[in-house]
Amino acid sequence: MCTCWQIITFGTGLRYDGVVTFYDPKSIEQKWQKKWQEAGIYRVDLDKAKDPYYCLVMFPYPSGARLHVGHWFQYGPTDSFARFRKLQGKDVFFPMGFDAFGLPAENYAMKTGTPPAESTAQNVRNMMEQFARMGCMCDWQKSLNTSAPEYYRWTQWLFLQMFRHDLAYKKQALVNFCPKCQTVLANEQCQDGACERCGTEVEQKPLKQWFWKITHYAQRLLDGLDDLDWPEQTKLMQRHWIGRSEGAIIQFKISCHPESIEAQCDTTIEVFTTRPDTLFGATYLVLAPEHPLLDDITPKEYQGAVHAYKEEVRKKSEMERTELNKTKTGVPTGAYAINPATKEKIPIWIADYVIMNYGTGAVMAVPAHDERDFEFAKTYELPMQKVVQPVGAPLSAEQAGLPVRQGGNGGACTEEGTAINSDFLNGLSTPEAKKRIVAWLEDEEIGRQQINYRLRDWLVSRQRYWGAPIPVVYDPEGNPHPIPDEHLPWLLPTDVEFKPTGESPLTDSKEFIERTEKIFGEGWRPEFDTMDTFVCSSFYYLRFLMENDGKNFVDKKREKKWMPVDMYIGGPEHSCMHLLYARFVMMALKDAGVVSHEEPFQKLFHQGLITKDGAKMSKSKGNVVDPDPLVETYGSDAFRMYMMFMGPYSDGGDFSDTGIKGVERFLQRVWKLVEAHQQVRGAKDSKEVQIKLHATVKKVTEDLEVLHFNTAISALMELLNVLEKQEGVTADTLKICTILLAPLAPHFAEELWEKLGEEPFVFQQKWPTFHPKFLVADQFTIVVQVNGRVRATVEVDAGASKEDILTQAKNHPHVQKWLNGTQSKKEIYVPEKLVNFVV
RNA sequence: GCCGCCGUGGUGGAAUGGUAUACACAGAGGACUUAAAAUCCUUGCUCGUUUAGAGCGUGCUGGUUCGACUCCAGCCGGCGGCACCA
Repeated sequence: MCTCWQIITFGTGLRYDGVVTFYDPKSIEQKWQKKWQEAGIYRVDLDKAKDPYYCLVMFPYPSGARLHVGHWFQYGPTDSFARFRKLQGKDVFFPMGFDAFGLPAENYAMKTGTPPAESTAQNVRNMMEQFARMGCMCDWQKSLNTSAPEYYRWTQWLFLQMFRHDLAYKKQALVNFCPKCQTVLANEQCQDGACERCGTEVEQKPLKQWFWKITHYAQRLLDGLDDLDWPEQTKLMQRHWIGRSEGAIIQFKISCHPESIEAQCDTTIEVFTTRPDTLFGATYLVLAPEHPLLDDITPKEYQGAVHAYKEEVRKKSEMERTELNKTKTGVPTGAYAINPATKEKIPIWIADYVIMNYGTGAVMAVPAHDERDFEFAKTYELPMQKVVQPVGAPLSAEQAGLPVRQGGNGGACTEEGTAINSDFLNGLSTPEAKKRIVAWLEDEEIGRQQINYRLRDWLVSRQRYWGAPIPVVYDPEGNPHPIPDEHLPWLLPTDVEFKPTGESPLTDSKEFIERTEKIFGEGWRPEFDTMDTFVCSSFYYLRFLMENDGKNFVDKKREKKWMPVDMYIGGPEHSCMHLLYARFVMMALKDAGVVSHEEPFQKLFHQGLITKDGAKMSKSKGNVVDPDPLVETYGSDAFRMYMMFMGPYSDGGDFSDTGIKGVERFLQRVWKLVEAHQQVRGAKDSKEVQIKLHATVKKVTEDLEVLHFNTAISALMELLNVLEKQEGVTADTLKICTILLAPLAPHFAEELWEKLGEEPFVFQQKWPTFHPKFLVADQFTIVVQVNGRVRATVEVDAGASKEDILTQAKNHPHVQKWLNGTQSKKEIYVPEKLVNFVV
């Protein structure tokens, strides 16, 4: 620590000559990290805690590189928030673990030959050390690692739960396959038809894969959102992802082709529509090219063309299919259906704009009232029939005609209105018409009301090595059997090549097959696929409560006491993946009687993204900012505080270190203030100090409550600016400042606390409270406006009456000048704030 | 295309409908110093020699209001999500 003789000047206030020290982060930070650890002040007794507060931050992937600015941004402010809650007297549980399964470790293994288990363990150790240097208050005794057998036995146990409750099934399906990662991907992991990880275009491949029935929970996942304290944007994204739509299923009978045999005439095609009220306007049907009834209904002479089209579509990638959405393509099947309402014979087409995965894979086309159908009908000159008159639009000659005649842009009227040309629906409003037609369909037994969801089942199989093996074995006939609990953890074999081939790497393992045969019998084979890493992270918040307990998945009492998580912090990129999966798993566990809560995360906060020169930081772009030199120079406290001061935590922003000096100066000034004022005896707090102090306590408390770190820090800076001007302040004031600062600059505050002659630790103190009586000043500054423009300010005593204030304002020379002797028409008076004369 | 969010000094950013630019950074000027660093003071723009003061200023155009960064309508620009979901 540097000691110098110098004169300190504080603004216009106290001058003090004496020996001073400078705040030196290096020695201080290490000192307190050690003391915190020795005293174990962040340990929480999960069973005895009286006022539990579960603060959780999305756990990191254990990377081999050092912590980057993004890590600091995610974990520094979060730690400050946890500390704030602790100071408020909560029994804060703030655990940290590692989401350790996944591709990077596997790729690293391929490059270096180091087994993933080894490199991961090393990385975890490195990262824990670095988090300690950051000054995080995590309780490392309760850490976890999803790739450890004692963890993944529960990942496997969860799979078996799903299996037992009929929520896991295996089926052959067209799945998203990333040719670079050589594995399948869940729908949520494809973005614009590309792999979410590597950006490679995904292929559609028919494969037999394990799915979890998240669709079974679609409605509950939707309903549950209403009561969650989550960002509205995130709830909206989940609602959209689940994609509920109300409509009807309608059956269309096939019209017999002259050459068709009798059986084919009985075929019916079901369509899903959200506008059953437009049934009278359905002029043709369109099936998805993959529709199973296609071969049954297509007459011989059309089969060539249909097959050619199907082939063409199959070759198109997902990207091409969606990118070329300008002109729609399709071919007629040659078959016809009967519109059950009009009894008219309407053609059946196939087109790739109809998706097999949604609804029934077939639509009734109403070109007059649907954009896509309209476009398609225009291209292929199919008939249109207008059946809805939009509300408020008088029937003009032009509008009365068919939309197709208007040519050019659009033409389909998708708005609701009044039914026309629709027999018994005529004159009904769209909602009424919907009800009426559904009732009619049900009477006729050719349709029913139906709710559809966009959400699809969760594909959990992965053809990769570094994941939890799926706990299933197959008998010699190929039937799947769950592995009994006593064989868990079903260990990941080590005698394998890591190279991905599209085949599961576990197929290589001799040990794996021998183990299976030894336990289950000759000819039995293990499941070679591993689980999606999102499975591992779908329940980790429960496992934190169990300290590597090998007997129970979760303790019911603890779960009841600590769940749901009180504050969950993480990036918005998980809105439709992790956050949806975790909710689904929690619901399934509740139904299985394992947990008592339905929702895992009561409150959610998204921190922003830190970029460099406008781009997301990544190794490949080479724009990753290394925080170490800055931490070395300014200390962890100053660096963390700077990141919080940069802007709103929810915004993130472009990183630059201009400005860290400001935070460093602030800390130095606080340090000096404490040193100098300790020398002043018998100091008293002025009224100004009292007001400012209490206002600051209020502001900092309210801001930290909602993670507005930037404004909390500026409030403390304002307070410092006031304190520096004083001839002296009391030790009590300095102590309150130190506690207010503690969550934001933890090591620094501990040192100040000690400097103030107090016993450690500042984190065992009570958060200060403010008293409204101290927030009221003796005098107010009243702004005086004339016609809304500020012309003067006047100082008035707190007790002054409205009349007094108005008179005082009116008599101000500047105001006089503007009033110019005229009587004001109106006088606005806002107590304690402003007066406005309207002339 | 649809849904949602956001546009404020040279920069990061503050502002329950009530003094726009708090708090910082940078630059400029000044004080201290033999000098430098550190520290402290001043600093939105235009006019006014300085002061007093006046005018202009929150993407653009209007509206509501005594008063609008804030509310409403329309546009322009940026970001995020979804994208043939019938």
